[in-house]
Formats: sequence, structure tokens, C-alpha cells
Amino acid sequence: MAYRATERTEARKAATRERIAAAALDQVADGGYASAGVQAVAARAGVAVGTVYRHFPSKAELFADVFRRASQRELDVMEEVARPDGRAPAERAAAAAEVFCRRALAGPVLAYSLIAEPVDPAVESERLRLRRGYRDVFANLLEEGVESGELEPHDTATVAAALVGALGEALVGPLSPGHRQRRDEALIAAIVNFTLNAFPRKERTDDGARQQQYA
Amino acid sequence: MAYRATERTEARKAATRERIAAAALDQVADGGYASAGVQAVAARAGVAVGTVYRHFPSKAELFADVFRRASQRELDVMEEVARPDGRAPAERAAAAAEVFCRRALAGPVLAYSLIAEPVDPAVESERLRLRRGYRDVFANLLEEGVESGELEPHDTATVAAALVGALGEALVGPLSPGHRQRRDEALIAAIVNFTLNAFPRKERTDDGARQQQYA
Amino acid sequence: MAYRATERTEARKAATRERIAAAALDQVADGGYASAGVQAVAARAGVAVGTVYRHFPSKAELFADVFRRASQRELDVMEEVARPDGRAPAERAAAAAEVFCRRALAGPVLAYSLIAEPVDPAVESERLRLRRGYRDVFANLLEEGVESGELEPHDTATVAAALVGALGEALVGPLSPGHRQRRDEALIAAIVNFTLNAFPRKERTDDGARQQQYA
Amino acid sequence: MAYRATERTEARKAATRERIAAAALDQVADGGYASAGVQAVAARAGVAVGTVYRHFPSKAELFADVFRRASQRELDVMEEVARPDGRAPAERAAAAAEVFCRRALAGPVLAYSLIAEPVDPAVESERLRLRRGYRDVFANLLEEGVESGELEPHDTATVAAALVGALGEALVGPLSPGHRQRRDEALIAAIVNFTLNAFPRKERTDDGARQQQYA
DNA sequence: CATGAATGAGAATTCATTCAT
DNA sequence: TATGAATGAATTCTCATTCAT
Repeated sequence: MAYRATERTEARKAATRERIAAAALDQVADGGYASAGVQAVAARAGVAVGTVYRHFPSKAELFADVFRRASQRELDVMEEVARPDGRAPAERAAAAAEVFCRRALAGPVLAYSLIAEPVDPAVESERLRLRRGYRDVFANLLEEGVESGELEPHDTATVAAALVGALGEALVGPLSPGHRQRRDEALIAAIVNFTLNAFPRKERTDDGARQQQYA
Repeated sequence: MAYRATERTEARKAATRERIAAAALDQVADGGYASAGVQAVAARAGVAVGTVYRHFPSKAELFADVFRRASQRELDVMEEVARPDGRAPAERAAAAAEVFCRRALAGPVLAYSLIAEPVDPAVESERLRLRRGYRDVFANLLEEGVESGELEPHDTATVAAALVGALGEALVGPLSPGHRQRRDEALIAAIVNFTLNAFPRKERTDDGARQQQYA
Repeated sequence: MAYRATERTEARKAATRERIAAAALDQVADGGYASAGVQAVAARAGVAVGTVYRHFPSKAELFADVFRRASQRELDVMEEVARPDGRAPAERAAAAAEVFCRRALAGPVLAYSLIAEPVDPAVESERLRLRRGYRDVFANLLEEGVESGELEPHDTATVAAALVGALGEALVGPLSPGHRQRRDEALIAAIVNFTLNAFPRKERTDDGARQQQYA
Repeated sequence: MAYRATERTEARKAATRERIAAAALDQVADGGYASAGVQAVAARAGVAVGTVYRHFPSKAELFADVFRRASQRELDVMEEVARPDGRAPAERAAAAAEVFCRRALAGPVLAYSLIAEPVDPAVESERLRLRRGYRDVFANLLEEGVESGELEPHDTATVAAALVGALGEALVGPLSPGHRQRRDEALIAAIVNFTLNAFPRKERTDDGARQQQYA
């Protein structure tokens, strides 16, 4: 009986921790990191401030955890889309870029917080991890292409990083509030094309066709 | 009757203002915007807190000024390098990208603050101006290429934005502290190549040669 | 599941709020509004500065609350004394004036702050409310007298305002620190008489008798 | 020659002092004491901040001086109007009250500052002096009336003080900004009547007629 | 284990006063 | 003597963190 009580207690504890983390993420998604005070998160989770500190040693750790999980979710999607499945690396990169865009456009505030909003150092390291994750997705595709002979040999790490930055920045303008009506589909097409261009193909005779693909 | 402010006095006042602005810039370059409290800036400038407020109406205005000037300096250099002078647009873009890299590598924390670190709204608008400036440099080159028939028609604004993000991000990894020994020249070459690839040329038969150019 | 705020906890919170409000009032009563910084009030209440802000959204709101309550207390007494109960309006006005005097003499600095010391706008509106309250007490009595035919028709609003000012100022001299021995009873009698004289009676043959009433 | 030079120098010095004092008064008349920082006064006087401190040991002393002189000016007018000249004391008091009202209505901000706005202690004592001066004007008239047998014996000091307060307060409502259209003449008539009523006459059969006097 | 009132260091800003020129 | 840049203590307000209940 003592055992079961403990089991239930621990389950409840875990559930509370979840609620807090979820509330923290929601708060960031709604108002950005700047709006995410401990008080606000606790209120959103329906717990007291002290409870937050029972589950997380500090605000920084709480958000590090939150960012880590949100990042992981994003990366999982990307990696799923980019997974080897017979398609050429460039094709899978195009799919990854498209997914990246669509998710960012669907939740702009969170996306901005995850990749750009300034936060404290402990959280920052999670942000870097996310960027590195994105980069690795592209780097792997590039490496694969080089190895299979489809792509020219090149500095894949740098190109991958550049691609991540390119995707982020190309979305920043459209994401900024007060921007005129969004032309999401055209934007996505342009970004995907940009991504494809970044892949240094050996023979480029089909370039035109490729670019039509998304126009 | 009343003594007039002498040239000496005015010069000293201007010098103090400069010292404060310089200290603010240094502080950002050393510890980022987050570390740049009014107190810290004043101490660094060797003046009292009140003195900062004699020269700038608010912290936001101080940093807006600082960012504006630093940004303008960067843009001037970029624009100078990208200026029409007989070279093809892509060639000038390569030069611009190279300059961008070299300057960022020379002052990484400042570069990061200028293009990425989140700050308050008044300052943020200066950052956006800088990004827009960078983007325009590339957008103009792309437009020029399209008009001259060298480049395929494309969404130049998006490509330009993507390029700005690409340059920034490709440098972030190497810029982050604790990174292993930097191989700056190779990095710059890769980034320049990336930039060239982003230019959608009409005939691409010389691609290989182009890529050798910087390898 | 979640522990609810107990009555004890809420009672303690309310008590702290009271302590802060009381400390604020005491501070004003001792040193005037000018001396009542947030720091000083907190220290007097035996709490930290932040605690003041947990209970009141701003310094202005704190003092608005404090002034509101102190004012209301004064007005309640005045209105009670001036309530219709068979006595003639002038008689009730005399009683009101007397009460006003006695209370002011009992807490001079507070009285001064409540009716005269300049404070910030949010608080000022409470002061005006008090003056208006006092004025209304007298204005109602005057109106009543006019309607019953006891008093000559006259500008009751102005006379009422003048009476409020008269009472206040007649007390200021005696209230100022360093004033020689106070002869409170004589002072009160004189002020009450002044009040009675301000009532423009239709027949005045009993004036002498009336004035004897309080001499 | 040295003598003349000194003479001229001193004259200039006195003139500067005057300019500063005048600027201080103007500033108070325009924006109240709260707006009268040393910087603002200096600017208004066309001198440097340091110059203010060459002529006055402190801000408090400057404004004490300014208030002293402004007060004296008001008192001089009052005393002139109330001077013995054959008219009955009550008549002269009515004239004094009227003058008081007219001047206050002509320069409300200054009037408010002189009699009510909270300032620092050194200045406060000047304000008290002014009130005492006003009071003395009325007290003298009341004494005179008592001595000549026109008035009942009474506490003249208290009645005089009450009158001063009455005048001030009766004007406060109308002086407050945003007050509906001012009916100055009716207001003055009511206040003068109030003043007359405060004079405890021995025979009062002419009361009705007196009140018509200003209606 | 949850609560939430309390903490207190730190932030930006103001302004009377000083003093080198 | 006039100047005005510089000073720095004081003010209001915020918020991550603690701890008695």
C-alpha cells in the first residue's frame, strides 16, 4: 500500500511538473520570453510560485528544460522529414526547409523565441543546441550527397549553418508583427528554391526545371 | 557679459559624450547588451551616472545612438564594396560577403549584438535598419543581375534576406566562445561560395570554375 | 490536492496590508506627505520595499487608499453630527464645526496633510473629495435653512466652501508647531461663532443671545 | 575709476539677481512650484545654473526670497485698500476681500502657489508670513471696529484667520483647471458678503440692505 | 509537498549642488 | 564673476528566490 501510494504520489508530482513546463511554453508562445516571469508561469499552471521551485531549481533551469523539449520536438519533425527513404538528399532538404517554414509561420512567437529572442545564458545553450540540430539535418544531407557523388565536395558544416540562418532570416521579415498580408506560399517556394540552390550539384542542366518545381 | 561656452568647453562636452558612447559600445562588445546597464557604462566611461543622462535622454536613446552609428559604419563599408564599378553583381556580392565575414570575425560579440541579441524596442528598430541595409545591398545586386540578364528572375527580397541570415549564422558557430581554433580563411571562402551559389545564374556551365575561385 | 489559502494566511496578508497603510498614515501624520517615501513607509511597517508593492500597485495608489479612508472617517463623523434630528440647521452646523475643530486639534499634521499639503495627482483627487464632502455638509445645512425660511436666499455653495476654508485656516495658526500654549476651548468657541455668523438668518434679533451660547 | 567700475559691477550683479528672482516667480506663476527646478529658472533668466548659486545660497533661499517679495506685494495692495480713510472697517474689509479675489482670479497659479502649494520648509515659512499678513489686515479692521464700538467684542485673531481661509477656499473651486465658465462677479459678490457677515455688528437691522449691496 | 507572502538587490531616472575653467 | 558639465544620493518600481505555515 505504501508502495502504491508512493507511485501515485510520484505520478502526481510528474504531472505537476508537466503542467508547469507546459504553462511556461505557452507563456513564451503567447508573449515571448520577456513575458514569462515565474509568477505568470505559476499562475498559468495553476500552482503557487513556490511549487515551481520545488520542481525546478531555478527559472533558468525551467526554461532550459522547456526550450530543450520544444527544440527536440522541432528537430524530430525535421529529422523525420529528412530521413533517408530513397529520395535524393536535395529533395529531402527541400522538404525539410518547407516544414521548417510552415511550422515557423504557424507559431511565430514561439519560433522567434526559440531561435532569436535573447534569454539568459542557461537557456541560450539550448538555443544553440537547436541551431546545431537544424544544422546537422542539413549537414547530413549534404554529406550524403557528397558521398553519393551527387554534390561537389564542399564545407558542408558551413553551408548547413548558412542554410539555417537563411531560413530564419528569410522568415523574420514576414514574422514581424504589422507586416502586410502574408503571402506564405510564395515565400515558402522562394525559400525552398534558395535551399536547393545552396546544394552544389555536380551537373546543373536541370536547374531551370528544379526552380519551376516550387514556383 | 555672460561668458559664452568656449570651444574648449564644447569640445570637452563632445568628448565626454563620445567617451560614453564608446564605453557603451565596448560594454556591448564585451558582455552583450544584457550586461550594459547605465551604471556599468558610466563606470566604464569614468563618469557618474547622472552624466550619462546629461548627454542622452534615456538608456534607450543612448543605445539607439550607439547601434545606429555602429550599424552605419558597417553599412558604409558594405555599400562601398558593392558599388557598381564594372564588376559583375555576383563578383561584388562575393566581395561584400567577404567583408562582412572579416569584420564580424574581428569583433564577434559586437557583431552578434548588432544583428541578433534582443534589446529594447527603441534599439531594436536600429537593428532592423541594419538588417534591412544589409539586405538591400544584396537585393540591389540581385536586381541588377536580373535586369542585365545575368540572373534568372526570382524573389530577390527573400533571397537577399536569406543571404543576410546565412552570413550571420554561418559565423555564429565559429564566433561562439570556446570554439576550437578558428580557420577563418577557409570559412570565409565557404561563405563566399555559398553567396555565389545563391545567385541564380542563367548559364551555369562555369560553376565548377567559380567554386575553385575561392577554395 | 492543491493547498488552499487558509483563513489564517489571508488574515495575515490583510494584517500586513493594514500595517502598511497604517504606517503610511503615521508617516504622513508625523512628517507630512513629503516625508513619506516608499522606503520610509516600509521601514515603519517593518516590511521590505517589495512588500509594499505586493499590497499596493504604486505609491500613488497606496496613498490614495490611505487618504480615502482617513477622509471617509472624518466625513462620517461630520455627517453623523450634522444629521437632521429636529435641531435647526445652524445648530447642527455649529456642532459640525466643533467636531471638525476637535478632531483637527487632536491630529494636526494629519489634518493639514488631508486638507492642504500638496501631493501627487492621484492622491490630490482624494483630498478634493474630502473638501467637497465637508462643503456638502455645510451646503446641505444652508439649503435646508433657506428652504425652511430660516435663512436668506444666498450662494450656498460659495458660503459652504468659505466655511470649510475658514475652519481650516483658523486652525492652522494654532496648529503650527511652536505656537504658544493652546487655548483650545476658546478657539473652538470662536470658530463655532464664526460659523453661526456665516448663516444669513432672516431675523437677527437673537444674535447677541446666540453668541453668548458659546462664549 | 575703480570706484565707478565697482559701482557698475555691483549694479550689474544686482540686475542679474533681479532677473533670476523674476524668472523664478514667472516659472511658479506658469507651472507652479513643482515645475520650478533650478535648471528651468536659470534658463528662463538667461544665466547658467552656477550663476543662480552665486546669487542665492540654495534653491530654498531663492524661493524664500521670491515668495517673500511676491507676498509683500500682495500685502501692500491689501493694506493700501484697508487703510483708515473715514470709511467704516467693514466697508474697508469688503474692499480688501474684493481686491484679494480679483488678484487671485487674475493669476490663479501664482495665487495657489503662494497660499497652498506644498513647498520646502524654508519657503513654507514665507507662506505662513503671507497668511499672517492677510490675517493682520482683517484683524486690524476688526480691532478697530471693536474699539470704535461698531462691533461686538470677539476673538478678532481667529475671525481674521478664518476669513483668510474662507477667501482662499472659496476661490479654490473656481480656480481649479477645467472648471466650467467662471462667473467671477457673482463669486466676488458672494465672498464679499460672506466677509461682511463675519463682522459681528452691534445693531443688525440693516442686514438685508447690506447683503443687497453686492448682489 | 504546496502555498504565497515576504524579501532585497538592482534597475532606470531625477535634480540640487559643486567646481575647474 | 559666469559658466555648465559633472556629480551622486535618492526615488520609484521589478522580480527571481526563500521559507514559515
